[in-house]
Amino acid sequence: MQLAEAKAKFIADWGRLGTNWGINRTMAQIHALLLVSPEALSADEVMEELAISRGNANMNLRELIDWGLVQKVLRPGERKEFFTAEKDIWKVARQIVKERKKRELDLMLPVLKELSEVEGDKRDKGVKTFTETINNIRKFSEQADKILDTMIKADEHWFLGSLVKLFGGKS
Amino acid sequence: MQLAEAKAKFIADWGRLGTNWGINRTMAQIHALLLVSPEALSADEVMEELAISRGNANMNLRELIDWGLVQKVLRPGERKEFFTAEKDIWKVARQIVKERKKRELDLMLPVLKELSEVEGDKRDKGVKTFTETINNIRKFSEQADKILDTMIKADEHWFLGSLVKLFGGKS
DNA sequence: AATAACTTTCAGAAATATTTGAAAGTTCAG
DNA sequence: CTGAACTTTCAAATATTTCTGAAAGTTATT
Repeated sequence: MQLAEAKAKFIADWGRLGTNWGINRTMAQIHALLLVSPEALSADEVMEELAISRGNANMNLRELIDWGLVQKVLRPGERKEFFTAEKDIWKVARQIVKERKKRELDLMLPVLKELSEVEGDKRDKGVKTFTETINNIRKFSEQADKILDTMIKADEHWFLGSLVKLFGGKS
Repeated sequence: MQLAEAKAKFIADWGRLGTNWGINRTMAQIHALLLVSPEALSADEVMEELAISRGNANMNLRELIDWGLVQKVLRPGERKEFFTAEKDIWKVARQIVKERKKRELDLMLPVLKELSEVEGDKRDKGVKTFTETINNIRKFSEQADKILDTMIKADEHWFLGSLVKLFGGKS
Protein backbone atom coordinates (compact mmCIF):
# COMPACT_ATOMS: atom_id res chain seq x y z
CA MET A 1 0.00 0.00 0.00
CA GLN A 2 1.22 3.49 -0.82
CA LEU A 3 1.56 6.18 1.79
CA ALA A 4 -1.35 8.28 0.57
CA GLU A 5 -3.73 5.36 0.63
CA ALA A 6 -2.51 4.14 4.01
CA LYS A 7 -2.87 7.61 5.46
CA ALA A 8 -6.40 7.91 4.14
CA LYS A 9 -7.32 4.54 5.60
CA PHE A 10 -5.85 5.39 8.96
CA ILE A 11 -7.71 8.69 9.07
CA ALA A 12 -10.99 7.04 8.13
CA ASP A 13 -10.59 4.24 10.69
CA TRP A 14 -9.50 6.53 13.48
CA GLY A 15 -12.54 8.66 12.71
CA ARG A 16 -14.86 5.67 12.85
CA LEU A 17 -13.31 4.56 16.10
CA GLY A 18 -13.81 8.01 17.60
CA THR A 19 -17.47 7.93 16.65
CA ASN A 20 -17.94 4.71 18.63
CA TRP A 21 -16.52 6.37 21.68
CA GLY A 22 -18.57 9.53 21.64
CA ILE A 23 -15.95 11.66 19.89
CA ASN A 24 -16.93 13.46 16.77
CA ARG A 25 -15.64 12.04 13.57
CA THR A 26 -13.89 15.15 12.32
CA MET A 27 -12.10 15.74 15.58
CA ALA A 28 -10.73 12.20 15.50
CA GLN A 29 -9.76 12.57 11.84
CA ILE A 30 -7.87 15.78 12.45
CA HIS A 31 -6.12 14.05 15.29
CA ALA A 32 -5.19 11.13 13.05
CA LEU A 33 -3.92 13.47 10.36
CA LEU A 34 -1.68 15.32 12.78
CA LEU A 35 -0.47 12.08 14.33
CA VAL A 36 1.03 10.98 11.05
CA SER A 37 2.25 14.37 9.86
CA PRO A 38 5.96 14.91 10.32
CA GLU A 39 5.47 18.66 10.44
CA ALA A 40 2.92 20.88 12.12
CA LEU A 41 0.07 21.77 9.77
CA SER A 42 -1.78 25.04 9.28
CA ALA A 43 -5.55 25.27 9.52
CA ASP A 44 -5.61 25.63 5.73
CA GLU A 45 -3.67 22.44 5.24
CA VAL A 46 -6.03 20.57 7.55
CA MET A 47 -9.04 21.97 5.70
CA GLU A 48 -7.56 20.94 2.41
CA GLU A 49 -6.50 17.43 3.41
CA LEU A 50 -9.82 16.56 5.01
CA ALA A 51 -12.02 18.67 2.75
CA ILE A 52 -13.72 20.48 5.60
CA SER A 53 -14.68 24.09 6.17
CA ARG A 54 -12.69 26.68 8.01
CA GLY A 55 -15.19 26.86 10.85
CA ASN A 56 -15.17 23.13 11.32
CA ALA A 57 -11.39 22.93 11.28
CA ASN A 58 -11.12 25.77 13.75
CA MET A 59 -13.66 24.39 16.16
CA ASN A 60 -12.25 20.88 16.23
CA LEU A 61 -8.65 22.02 16.48
CA ARG A 62 -9.66 24.10 19.45
CA GLU A 63 -11.37 21.10 21.01
CA LEU A 64 -8.27 18.96 20.48
CA ILE A 65 -6.16 21.62 22.17
CA ASP A 66 -8.69 21.64 25.00
CA TRP A 67 -8.21 17.91 25.40
CA GLY A 68 -4.47 18.46 25.53
CA LEU A 69 -3.86 16.32 22.44
CA VAL A 70 -2.74 19.05 20.07
CA GLN A 71 -0.59 22.13 20.46
CA LYS A 72 -0.28 25.36 18.57
CA VAL A 73 3.11 26.00 17.10
CA LEU A 74 4.22 29.45 16.03
CA ARG A 75 6.98 29.72 13.47
CA PRO A 76 9.18 32.75 13.90
CA GLY A 77 8.31 35.41 11.41
CA GLU A 78 4.99 33.85 10.39
CA ARG A 79 1.55 35.09 11.26
CA LYS A 80 -0.13 31.77 10.65
CA GLU A 81 -0.62 29.21 13.41
CA PHE A 82 0.44 25.61 12.97
CA PHE A 83 -0.82 22.56 14.81
CA THR A 84 0.96 19.48 15.95
CA ALA A 85 -0.12 16.40 17.89
CA GLU A 86 1.64 14.57 20.68
CA LYS A 87 2.91 11.39 19.05
CA ASP A 88 3.79 9.30 22.09
CA ILE A 89 0.76 7.05 22.31
CA TRP A 90 1.22 6.34 25.98
CA LYS A 91 1.04 10.07 26.68
CA VAL A 92 -1.99 10.37 24.42
CA ALA A 93 -3.78 7.58 26.25
CA ARG A 94 -2.94 9.07 29.60
CA GLN A 95 -4.18 12.46 28.54
CA ILE A 96 -7.47 11.03 27.29
CA VAL A 97 -7.94 9.08 30.51
CA LYS A 98 -7.20 12.20 32.51
CA GLU A 99 -9.69 14.33 30.64
CA ARG A 100 -12.48 11.78 30.56
CA LYS A 101 -12.03 11.13 34.23
CA LYS A 102 -12.28 14.83 34.95
CA ARG A 103 -15.31 15.27 32.71
CA GLU A 104 -17.19 12.16 33.78
CA LEU A 105 -16.05 10.14 36.73
CA ASP A 106 -15.29 13.14 38.91
CA LEU A 107 -18.76 14.52 38.20
CA MET A 108 -20.46 11.18 38.73
CA LEU A 109 -19.04 10.38 42.17
CA PRO A 110 -20.95 13.10 44.08
CA VAL A 111 -24.13 12.18 42.22
CA LEU A 112 -23.75 8.55 43.27
CA LYS A 113 -23.24 9.59 46.85
CA GLU A 114 -26.41 11.63 46.73
CA LEU A 115 -28.36 8.80 45.13
CA SER A 116 -27.12 6.32 47.70
CA GLU A 117 -28.83 8.36 50.39
CA VAL A 118 -32.32 7.84 49.00
CA GLU A 119 -35.05 7.96 51.66
CA GLY A 120 -37.41 5.11 52.35
CA ASP A 121 -37.96 1.85 54.14
CA LYS A 122 -34.99 -0.41 53.62
CA ARG A 123 -37.22 -3.45 53.77
CA ASP A 124 -38.94 -2.19 50.64
CA LYS A 125 -37.61 -4.24 47.76
CA GLY A 126 -37.47 -1.29 45.39
CA VAL A 127 -35.48 0.79 47.84
CA LYS A 128 -33.22 -2.09 48.70
CA THR A 129 -32.33 -2.95 45.11
CA PHE A 130 -31.81 0.69 44.25
CA THR A 131 -29.52 1.33 47.18
CA GLU A 132 -27.54 -1.82 46.66
CA THR A 133 -27.01 -1.18 42.97
CA ILE A 134 -25.98 2.42 43.50
CA ASN A 135 -23.60 1.45 46.28
CA ASN A 136 -22.05 -1.17 44.07
CA ILE A 137 -21.53 1.27 41.25
CA ARG A 138 -20.15 3.71 43.75
CA LYS A 139 -17.67 1.29 45.19
CA PHE A 140 -16.58 0.29 41.73
CA SER A 141 -16.22 3.91 40.67
CA GLU A 142 -14.16 4.79 43.69
CA GLN A 143 -11.78 1.99 42.97
CA ALA A 144 -11.55 3.04 39.34
CA ASP A 145 -10.91 6.57 40.52
CA LYS A 146 -7.85 5.53 42.49
CA ILE A 147 -6.46 3.29 39.81
CA LEU A 148 -6.88 5.91 37.13
CA ASP A 149 -5.20 8.54 39.28
CA THR A 150 -2.23 6.27 39.64
CA MET A 151 -2.15 5.63 35.94
CA ILE A 152 -2.35 9.32 35.16
CA LYS A 153 0.67 10.00 37.29
CA ALA A 154 2.57 6.93 36.19
CA ASP A 155 5.44 6.73 33.85
CA GLU A 156 4.94 4.34 30.96
CA HIS A 157 7.78 2.09 31.79
CA TRP A 158 6.77 1.60 35.36
CA PHE A 159 3.09 1.23 34.67
CA LEU A 160 3.20 -1.20 31.82
CA GLY A 161 6.09 -3.01 33.41
CA SER A 162 4.02 -3.60 36.51
CA LEU A 163 1.00 -4.75 34.60
CA VAL A 164 2.97 -7.08 32.42
CA LYS A 165 4.62 -8.57 35.46
CA LEU A 166 1.24 -8.86 37.13
CA PHE A 167 -0.44 -10.51 34.20
CA GLY A 168 2.47 -12.54 32.95
CA GLY A 169 4.69 -11.30 30.17
CA LYS A 170 3.99 -14.12 27.75
CA SER A 171 0.64 -14.34 26.03
CA MET B 1 -34.69 12.26 47.95
CA GLN B 2 -37.54 9.86 47.29
CA LEU B 3 -37.09 6.63 45.37
CA ALA B 4 -39.00 7.74 42.30
CA GLU B 5 -36.96 10.89 41.95
CA ALA B 6 -33.67 9.12 42.59
CA LYS B 7 -34.52 6.47 40.04
CA ALA B 8 -35.39 9.08 37.44
CA LYS B 9 -32.13 10.90 38.10
CA PHE B 10 -30.10 7.74 37.85
CA ILE B 11 -31.75 6.78 34.58
CA ALA B 12 -31.17 10.21 33.12
CA ASP B 13 -27.53 10.32 34.21
CA TRP B 14 -26.76 6.80 33.06
CA GLY B 15 -28.29 7.73 29.72
CA ARG B 16 -26.17 10.84 29.44
CA LEU B 17 -23.08 8.85 30.32
CA GLY B 18 -23.85 6.27 27.65
CA THR B 19 -24.15 9.01 25.06
CA ASN B 20 -20.61 10.18 25.86
CA TRP B 21 -19.33 6.70 25.18
CA GLY B 22 -21.05 6.09 21.88
CA ILE B 23 -23.99 4.16 23.34
CA ASN B 24 -27.43 5.29 22.48
CA ARG B 25 -29.28 7.09 25.19
CA THR B 26 -32.31 4.83 25.28
CA MET B 27 -30.25 1.68 25.46
CA ALA B 28 -28.37 3.04 28.45
CA GLN B 29 -31.62 4.18 30.07
CA ILE B 30 -33.24 0.79 29.71
CA HIS B 31 -30.13 -0.71 31.21
CA ALA B 32 -30.30 1.71 34.14
CA LEU B 33 -33.97 0.95 34.67
CA LEU B 34 -33.38 -2.78 34.78
CA LEU B 35 -30.34 -2.36 37.03
CA VAL B 36 -32.48 -0.85 39.75
CA SER B 37 -35.57 -3.00 39.25
CA PRO B 38 -35.92 -5.78 41.79
CA GLU B 39 -37.99 -7.83 39.38
CA ALA B 40 -37.67 -8.53 35.69
CA LEU B 41 -39.79 -6.13 33.62
CA SER B 42 -41.90 -6.77 30.53
CA ALA B 43 -41.45 -4.79 27.34
CA ASP B 44 -44.68 -2.99 28.18
CA GLU B 45 -43.38 -1.92 31.55
CA VAL B 46 -40.17 -0.62 30.01
CA MET B 47 -42.17 1.29 27.39
CA GLU B 48 -44.35 2.78 30.06
CA GLU B 49 -41.57 3.76 32.48
CA LEU B 50 -39.43 5.41 29.84
CA ALA B 51 -42.24 6.63 27.60
CA ILE B 52 -40.85 5.02 24.48
CA SER B 53 -42.43 3.11 21.62
CA ARG B 54 -42.71 -0.62 21.32
CA GLY B 55 -40.26 -0.77 18.41
CA ASN B 56 -37.70 1.24 20.28
CA ALA B 57 -38.02 -0.85 23.41
CA ASN B 58 -37.76 -4.05 21.42
CA MET B 59 -34.72 -2.99 19.44
CA ASN B 60 -32.76 -1.71 22.41
CA LEU B 61 -33.62 -4.67 24.60
CA ARG B 62 -32.35 -6.91 21.85
CA GLU B 63 -29.17 -4.90 21.65
CA LEU B 64 -28.66 -5.16 25.40
CA ILE B 65 -29.10 -8.91 25.18
CA ASP B 66 -26.56 -8.92 22.36
CA TRP B 67 -24.11 -7.15 24.60
CA GLY B 68 -24.74 -9.77 27.27
CA LEU B 69 -26.00 -7.20 29.75
CA VAL B 70 -29.64 -8.26 29.87
CA GLN B 71 -31.38 -11.61 29.85
CA LYS B 72 -34.84 -12.76 28.91
CA VAL B 73 -36.76 -14.38 31.71
CA LEU B 74 -39.78 -16.56 31.06
CA ARG B 75 -42.27 -17.01 33.84
CA PRO B 76 -43.95 -20.39 33.88
CA GLY B 77 -47.44 -20.18 32.47
CA GLU B 78 -46.97 -16.71 30.94
CA ARG B 79 -46.63 -15.88 27.30
CA LYS B 80 -44.98 -12.56 27.89
CA GLU B 81 -41.20 -12.17 28.06
CA PHE B 82 -39.53 -10.38 30.93
CA PHE B 83 -36.13 -8.77 31.03
CA THR B 84 -33.58 -8.54 33.77
CA ALA B 85 -30.09 -7.06 34.00
CA GLU B 86 -26.97 -8.47 35.57
CA LYS B 87 -26.52 -6.42 38.74
CA ASP B 88 -22.95 -7.29 39.69
CA ILE B 89 -21.12 -4.24 38.39
CA TRP B 90 -17.82 -6.03 38.08
CA LYS B 91 -19.45 -8.55 35.76
CA VAL B 92 -21.12 -5.75 33.84
CA ALA B 93 -17.81 -3.94 33.38
CA ARG B 94 -16.10 -7.12 32.30
CA GLN B 95 -18.82 -7.89 29.82
CA ILE B 96 -18.62 -4.40 28.31
CA VAL B 97 -14.84 -4.63 28.04
CA LYS B 98 -15.16 -8.03 26.41
CA GLU B 99 -17.66 -6.87 23.82
CA ARG B 100 -15.93 -3.62 22.97
CA LYS B 101 -12.66 -5.43 22.64
CA LYS B 102 -14.24 -7.90 20.27
CA ARG B 103 -15.96 -5.21 18.26
CA GLU B 104 -13.09 -2.77 18.08
CA LEU B 105 -9.64 -3.77 19.24
CA ASP B 106 -9.76 -7.20 17.62
CA LEU B 107 -10.78 -5.62 14.33
CA MET B 108 -8.20 -2.86 14.60
CA LEU B 109 -5.14 -5.04 15.16
CA PRO B 110 -5.02 -6.57 11.66
CA VAL B 111 -5.62 -3.15 10.13
CA LEU B 112 -2.68 -1.73 12.06
CA LYS B 113 -0.51 -4.58 10.88
CA GLU B 114 -1.46 -3.88 7.30
CA LEU B 115 -0.86 -0.15 7.70
CA SER B 116 2.53 -0.74 9.26
CA GLU B 117 3.64 -2.41 6.05
CA VAL B 118 3.22 0.71 3.93
CA GLU B 119 5.57 0.83 0.94
CA GLY B 120 8.06 3.59 0.35
CA ASP B 121 11.47 4.95 1.11
CA LYS B 122 12.09 4.86 4.83
CA ARG B 123 14.25 7.92 4.58
CA ASP B 124 11.19 9.85 3.45
CA LYS B 125 9.99 11.84 6.43
CA GLY B 126 6.33 11.22 5.68
CA VAL B 127 6.82 7.46 5.45
CA LYS B 128 8.99 7.45 8.55
CA THR B 129 6.53 9.33 10.73
CA PHE B 130 3.63 7.28 9.48
CA THR B 131 5.34 3.96 10.13
CA GLU B 132 6.59 5.00 13.53
CA THR B 133 3.21 6.25 14.67
CA ILE B 134 1.39 3.18 13.44
CA ASN B 135 3.92 0.88 15.06
CA ASN B 136 3.56 2.74 18.31
CA ILE B 137 -0.19 2.44 18.24
CA ARG B 138 0.19 -1.18 17.34
CA LYS B 139 2.52 -1.94 20.20
CA PHE B 140 0.25 -0.14 22.59
CA SER B 141 -2.79 -1.98 21.27
CA GLU B 142 -1.13 -5.34 21.58
CA GLN B 143 -0.28 -4.66 25.17
CA ALA B 144 -3.83 -3.49 25.84
CA ASP B 145 -5.06 -6.65 24.15
CA LYS B 146 -3.19 -8.86 26.58
CA ILE B 147 -4.15 -6.90 29.64
CA LEU B 148 -7.81 -6.83 28.68
CA ASP B 149 -7.83 -10.56 28.01
CA THR B 150 -6.52 -11.12 31.49
CA MET B 151 -9.10 -8.83 32.94
CA ILE B 152 -11.88 -10.55 31.05
CA LYS B 153 -10.89 -13.87 32.50
CA ALA B 154 -10.15 -12.55 35.94
CA ASP B 155 -12.21 -12.92 39.01
CA GLU B 156 -13.04 -9.66 40.71
CA HIS B 157 -11.35 -10.41 43.93
CA TRP B 158 -8.11 -11.42 42.38
CA PHE B 159 -8.05 -8.64 39.83
CA LEU B 160 -8.92 -5.71 42.04
CA GLY B 161 -6.88 -7.18 44.86
CA SER B 162 -3.83 -7.23 42.63
CA LEU B 163 -4.36 -3.73 41.38
CA VAL B 164 -4.96 -2.34 44.82
CA LYS B 165 -1.80 -4.01 46.05
CA LEU B 166 0.06 -2.69 43.06
CA PHE B 167 -1.16 0.85 43.45
CA GLY B 168 -1.32 1.00 47.19
CA GLY B 169 -4.50 0.36 49.10
CA LYS B 170 -4.77 3.72 50.83
CA SER B 171 -5.55 6.83 48.83
C1' DA C 1 -5.46 54.99 11.26
C1' DA C 2 -5.79 52.02 7.49
C1' DT C 3 -4.97 47.69 5.58
C1' DA C 4 -3.72 42.94 5.21
C1' DA C 5 -3.48 38.48 7.16
C1' DC C 6 -5.19 35.82 9.84
C1' DT C 7 -8.73 33.50 13.50
C1' DT C 8 -13.26 33.05 15.61
C1' DT C 9 -18.22 32.95 15.77
C1' DC C 10 -22.73 31.37 14.91
C1' DA C 11 -27.29 30.98 12.44
C1' DG C 12 -28.97 28.14 9.18
C1' DA C 13 -28.15 23.90 6.30
C1' DA C 14 -26.90 19.25 6.02
C1' DA C 15 -25.81 14.86 7.71
C1' DT C 16 -26.46 11.30 11.00
C1' DA C 17 -28.72 8.78 14.52
C1' DT C 18 -32.77 7.53 16.77
C1' DT C 19 -37.69 6.72 17.23
C1' DT C 20 -42.30 5.74 15.93
C1' DG C 21 -46.17 2.90 14.83
C1' DA C 22 -48.59 0.16 11.94
C1' DA C 23 -48.20 -4.07 9.50
C1' DA C 24 -46.24 -8.54 9.35
C1' DG C 25 -44.61 -12.41 11.81
C1' DT C 26 -44.78 -15.93 15.48
C1' DT C 27 -46.60 -18.98 18.89
C1' DC C 28 -49.83 -21.27 21.32
C1' DA C 29 -54.44 -22.58 23.37
C1' DG C 30 -58.73 -24.13 22.19
C1' DC D 1 -57.38 -24.36 11.69
C1' DT D 2 -58.45 -19.78 14.01
C1' DG D 3 -57.84 -16.13 16.79
C1' DA D 4 -55.64 -13.96 20.63
C1' DA D 5 -51.47 -12.51 22.62
C1' DC D 6 -47.44 -11.42 21.91
C1' DT D 7 -42.83 -9.98 19.31
C1' DT D 8 -40.36 -8.23 15.32
C1' DT D 9 -39.56 -5.37 11.34
C1' DC D 10 -38.76 -1.30 8.78
C1' DA D 11 -40.01 2.93 6.06
C1' DA D 12 -40.96 7.34 7.24
C1' DA D 13 -40.78 10.98 10.77
C1' DT D 14 -38.20 13.25 14.30
C1' DA D 15 -34.44 14.57 17.01
C1' DT D 16 -29.72 15.42 17.55
C1' DT D 17 -25.30 16.43 16.07
C1' DT D 18 -22.20 18.32 13.03
C1' DC D 19 -20.78 21.42 9.30
C1' DT D 20 -20.68 25.47 6.40
C1' DG D 21 -19.42 29.98 5.09
C1' DA D 22 -19.88 34.65 5.40
C1' DA D 23 -19.44 38.23 8.72
C1' DA D 24 -17.21 39.84 12.72
C1' DG D 25 -13.17 39.94 15.43
C1' DT D 26 -8.17 40.22 16.21
C1' DT D 27 -3.38 41.42 15.56
C1' DA D 28 0.62 43.13 13.34
C1' DT D 29 2.55 46.17 9.95
C1' DT D 30 3.17 50.35 7.58
